[in-house]
Amino acid sequence: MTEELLVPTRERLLQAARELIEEGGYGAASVVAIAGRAGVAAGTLYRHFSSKEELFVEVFRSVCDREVQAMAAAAASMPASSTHVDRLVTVLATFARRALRRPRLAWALIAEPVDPRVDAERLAYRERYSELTAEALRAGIAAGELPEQNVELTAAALVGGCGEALVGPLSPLASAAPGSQEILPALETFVRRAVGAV
Amino acid sequence: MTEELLVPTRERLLQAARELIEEGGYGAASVVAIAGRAGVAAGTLYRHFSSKEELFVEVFRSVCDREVQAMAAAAASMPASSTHVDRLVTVLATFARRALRRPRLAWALIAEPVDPRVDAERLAYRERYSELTAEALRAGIAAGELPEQNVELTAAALVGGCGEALVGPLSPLASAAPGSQEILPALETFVRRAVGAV
DNA sequence: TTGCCATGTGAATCCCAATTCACTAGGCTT
DNA sequence: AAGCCTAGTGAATTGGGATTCACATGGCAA
Repeated sequence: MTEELLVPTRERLLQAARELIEEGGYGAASVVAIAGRAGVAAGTLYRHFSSKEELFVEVFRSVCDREVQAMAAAAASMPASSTHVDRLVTVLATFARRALRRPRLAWALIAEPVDPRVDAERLAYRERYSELTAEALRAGIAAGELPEQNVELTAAALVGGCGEALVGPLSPLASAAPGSQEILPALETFVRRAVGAV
Repeated sequence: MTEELLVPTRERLLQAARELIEEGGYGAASVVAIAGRAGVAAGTLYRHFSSKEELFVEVFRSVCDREVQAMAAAAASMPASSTHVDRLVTVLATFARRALRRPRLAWALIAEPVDPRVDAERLAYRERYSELTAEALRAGIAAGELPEQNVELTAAALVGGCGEALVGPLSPLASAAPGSQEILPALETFVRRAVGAV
């Protein structure tokens, strides 16, 4: 066990699970595989988590938190003069860009089936994504940049649409990157139109 | 076995599987449950299908075919004077309306995880949905009703967006129908804007 | 030194659903 | 009637992965 004395076992298990999920989805992340990659025996996992499910929930949370932070950070780092629409587009484009960079992980977070408890987490984060989007929409409407609309539905459709538009082409082991170059600008156009921006 | 002598066992198995999936997803559709509901023993399933997977693929196909037909029929039954945009909206609204009526089934068709072979079918039908949508888009563009755009991406985003916008609010045992009344019109607005219709 | 606790081990066990198979049972043909 | 085929049965088997548990090991406090 002269392995990673630097990183505590619990962390290594979480990281191993994250990597395995990213590479091959939940199916590839068996207890034996996770423990193996972390450099410990299967039983050790249960010294740190009461079940595999609990570990998954924690992985899910940490990854989603990172995504939410990245989106919020992207919006926050824009010049103060930016329009609300530009901010919204940036948030969604950030979501899309990061998903494209890690398609398997994105698929796992957005749609891949899992145990109910993990699924509940998914729901919660879907909410947060939508909420981020909805806030931007409301600001845009208040500022007169956007027309009145059903904010919740538009937000959900945008988040879902971006997700599926990306996951669809890229999820099933699709080749390298058919055209990530074209995808992002086209998606931006889509978003601008969908929200009713001039 | 004086049961449904009217319907052959094979059909009854398919129907039982469809119903179970609609009620509780793939997880609820075990071989024993399917056979039980069809009024036969588990082993009998294998007299008619080489595996559970094969049965699922067939269920999946028949349900999706019905959906595609319904969407095409809705468009075909419109007055000849209808605009291409109206046809597109009708196709997607039909999709949405039917999905809302059977949320669990829609979830199973759109996103619920399954065996790879069934997943392959999903991909194929997603293509067909997108293709239906893309055709309508192209017609609208050719007729000058819509601006130029990345047709494939817009189509995918619309199909995905409609799917997720519906599945999101309604998939996880959400209460009766929070507001299906508001959903459809809002979705129509979303679609019209997203494609760039005036 | 002794005892205790946290951590780790990994083979054995448990679980659960798919699948098999030896065995009816009814009908049709010769 | 005898042979054969299709459809059905359901207990037993399989298979794969999660979970348990009896057994180390090493540090640290009394």
